[in-house]
Amino acid sequence: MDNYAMLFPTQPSSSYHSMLSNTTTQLFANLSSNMTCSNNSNTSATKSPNGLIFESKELGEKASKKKGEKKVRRPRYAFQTRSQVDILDDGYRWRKYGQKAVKNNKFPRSYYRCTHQGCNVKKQVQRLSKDEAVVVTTYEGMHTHPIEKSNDNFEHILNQMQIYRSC
DNA sequence: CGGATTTGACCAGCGC
DNA sequence: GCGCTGGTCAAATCCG
Repeated sequence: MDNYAMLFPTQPSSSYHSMLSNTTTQLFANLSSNMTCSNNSNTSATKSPNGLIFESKELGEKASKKKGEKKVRRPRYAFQTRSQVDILDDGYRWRKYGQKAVKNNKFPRSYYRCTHQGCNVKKQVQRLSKDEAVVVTTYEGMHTHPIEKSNDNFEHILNQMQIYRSC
């Protein structure tokens, strides 16, 4: 884990879920390509007046790296969205490979991997026990292949979500 | 029948 | 070193 960004949407709209149902990952992929920031600060969190939180955390690189190429820093981007369902069909195909209960949340965290060969993008979905309407989706890596689904309403999501960047 | 999910085991990092 | 915790594996199972 190197650094990740937590992005909070603004007020959820009534049509928010339906729009999220198709094109969220495209948004994430786009963000990942845009947010190529690599500040080396340990932890920086900013709270905007309307309650949105952006957090960027640098957890440091593993000291013991094999042959020095395996532990490349892979940026992670975490989104916190309001959704009724954990699985947001975002246009990519994800294969679930694990589920684990984390300590502070009573809801388990699910681990997904992109099914496209050679595309090692991972994501984890976690629901907050404090506010079970909030789902945190953490993306790791970037897709090396085009999206599978059409995503014509991708712009709407961008308008719905407030995106905060650290640099 | 093929691909996705489930689920316990396994493992690695970290703090004590 | 040991145990806790989070991340991954993989065999069994499910489902279209």
